[in-house]
Order: sequence, then C-alpha cells, then structure tokens
Amino acid sequence: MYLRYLEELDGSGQHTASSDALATLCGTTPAQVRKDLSFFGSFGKRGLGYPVHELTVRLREILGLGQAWQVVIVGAGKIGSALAEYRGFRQRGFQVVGVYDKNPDKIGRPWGDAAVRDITELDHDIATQRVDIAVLAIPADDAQEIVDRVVQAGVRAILNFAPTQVHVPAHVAVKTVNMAMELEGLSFALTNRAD
Amino acid sequence: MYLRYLEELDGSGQHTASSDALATLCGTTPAQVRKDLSFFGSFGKRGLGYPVHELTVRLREILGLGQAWQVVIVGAGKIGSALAEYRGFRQRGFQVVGVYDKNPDKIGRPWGDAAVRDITELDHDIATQRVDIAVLAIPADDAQEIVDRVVQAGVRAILNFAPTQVHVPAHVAVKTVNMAMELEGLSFALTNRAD
DNA sequence: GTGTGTGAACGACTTCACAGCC
DNA sequence: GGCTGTGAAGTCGTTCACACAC
Repeated sequence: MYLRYLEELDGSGQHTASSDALATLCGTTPAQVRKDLSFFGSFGKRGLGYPVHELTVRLREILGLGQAWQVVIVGAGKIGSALAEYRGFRQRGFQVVGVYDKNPDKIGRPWGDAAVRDITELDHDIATQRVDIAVLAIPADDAQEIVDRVVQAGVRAILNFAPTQVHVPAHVAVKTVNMAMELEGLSFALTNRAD
Repeated sequence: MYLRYLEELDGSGQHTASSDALATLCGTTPAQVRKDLSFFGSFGKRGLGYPVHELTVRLREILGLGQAWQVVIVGAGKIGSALAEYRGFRQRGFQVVGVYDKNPDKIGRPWGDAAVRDITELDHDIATQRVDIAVLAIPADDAQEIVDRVVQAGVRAILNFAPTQVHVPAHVAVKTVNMAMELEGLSFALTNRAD
C-alpha cells in the first residue's frame, strides 16, 4: 500500500514525504507508518521525512518485484477471463503464461496469442516451464483438488478466488479473495449500522 | 465463513457440529470458533456441539441475509462485467439492479434484459430506486469521485475493486479488494520464503 | 465422557511520547 | 522547529484451562 502511494508521489515529482502525509494517503496513522517502515530499515531523515524515490526502489526490492513472476490462471470462466486480461497484473510484473480449464467447450478458445489449455496438461506444463503463482478462478468443489495438484507440481504461491478455504503445506503461500463473503460483510454492516 | 461450512454440513444432513470440527473446516482453532460464536449468543450444547441447521438460520439473520440487497456495479470493463454475471451474488441474495459506465462505447451495450447505463444517470437512479450496495470496478483515478457521488446519493455500503484507498464518512461501510496487492503479497512470500 | 462457555493468562499489534538528528 | 526511530505503555484479540451442562 505504501508502495502504491509512494509511486504516485514519485510520479508527481514529490521528493520527500512525512509519515503524516503517508498516513493520510493510506488511511492509517503516522506512528503506524513509522513502525511499519522501520521494520525493514531506517529510511527516513529526521526533520525531513522519507525520500520518496529511494523508498519506492527499496520497497520494490523488499516485495520481490524486481523479477517477472510467471502466473497461470486456472478456470476460464467469467472471472478467470477477466483476470487473464487484467492490465494491472502485467503492469506490476506478473506475466500470465497460461490459462487452463476442464470444460471442453472452453479448451482451445483463443486467448491472447495462445489458447485456453486443457487442465490435464497443467501438471506437465508446470514441470516444463517455470510457474511461480497459480490463480484459481474455479468452483469451490474443484479448488482443493487443483491446489493439491499445483502444489505437487511445485507451485509455492496461490491466489484463490474460489469461495472456500484451501489447505496447503507450510511452505506454500495462499491468499484467498472471497467476493461473496465481502458482500456478506457489507450486509452485516448495513444490518447493524447505528442508523 | 462459519455460515458457508455450516450450510455445507446442513446440506449433507449433519445435525450437529463441534467447535473442533468447524475449526478444522475453517482452518482455525476450536477456542476461536467458540469465542466467535459466543459473541452472538450461546448456540451450542455442552457435550454435543452446535446445532447445524439452527445455527445457519441464526447466522443468516445476524448477517442480514434475510432480505435481497440491491446492488449496482459501476464500471462495465472486464471485471465489472464478470461481476455482473457472477452467480454467487444472486445465489446469496444480492440482486444486481444496474451496471454503469462512463465510456460511450459501453453505454447501451446489452446486459441481461437491460443495458449498461450512463454513469451520469447513477445519482438519479439511486434516488429513484433503492440501492444498498455499490460495487466499484473502475480505474483508481475515478474511484474517489464515484465514491463521493454514491455516498451523496445515499449508498451506505461499497465494495471497491479499484486499486486505491477510498475515504468515506463514518456511517458508510467499505471493503476494498485489491488483486494486484494480493499478488504482491505472494511475491513477498516467494522472495522471503525459507527455501 | 464429551464438548461448550468463559474468565484469566498470554501474545501481538497499536499508540504514546520523547530522545535524537536534521 | 520538524520529523524520524523506538522503547514503553496500552489495547485488542487469541489461547488456555476448567467449571459446568448434557
């Protein structure tokens, strides 16, 4: 989050930014900003603030954004297709190297300069080319099976859009995005708001 | 999350579930389950566990899922369109009552039995029909402006897919889903993993 | 015996507040 | 005077452990 706003400031020619300024942008507190950043080092100058450009460079390094991570998307439905063409990914160095589906109607359908591939080829493809991250845009019932397979094939990071909890060994990182659950959270907020 | 798994258990004819069983399903701990549920009441029976069906009913009430919330989607790009047709929403009682865009090429394009509407009509439409939740699938630069407008028009809950922090008055609930940021979190995990 | 509900202990994260440097 | 970096204090959430109910 800090990186996003620092890049914005950097783009607008800002050379320096105080914890106060960053806090306002990010919707947090100055003390929080200072503690967070100090975890990784002493970047700021007392009386001045943080050097914007320098800090963006350091944060990119810390986040590992120096390299182009290779991503496969599993599930060529509405969400999967939207993700496959989402610009934000490539812009930030995430290369979509393949889209997979199990539905014969969808396999072979053109996608970019390539085509949607058969999910049965996924294991082989992961073994052949490097795949760093698997994005799952599939039904809940299929999620755990696919997770097991990509983990078995060597993938160490998963972004899961299936509305279910998935279980992985400790060395694998998972982030789950559950849109229906987010909406239910809003439903709760609306129901229990202090009118 | 508990509701999701309780429904599954209910569907499979399970009458009762222990905090231990729920914890395993949800990837948490038994103590956590008991504390969470006890916040809303004493649902369980000692020595038995929680009554599955009864608890799903109560949780739906608590979450406010009894009524059909009306949702508008702003932004008819890839993500917005995917969301507009996402079944999970309607299944859980969220009715998409309109899709809006500012791009003349997209306005009027068919969507369901209706069409994508001009974003300038949004304020008027919200005033005319009830709109409970606005889902934002638009570029970061447009997000705050649209937020201000829908809040002004009376919307009290926002699901934000724009990759930016948005600021709202205290009575408005916002959930932000930032997919690029999730991927960057995975990049960090991959970079700093204990190989 | 089994498994909840819950105060008490614990741990993690946030905020405070100020010394130190620009 | 302004603003960071950071121990100390405070707060919040999680885990423990056990009395109690079934």
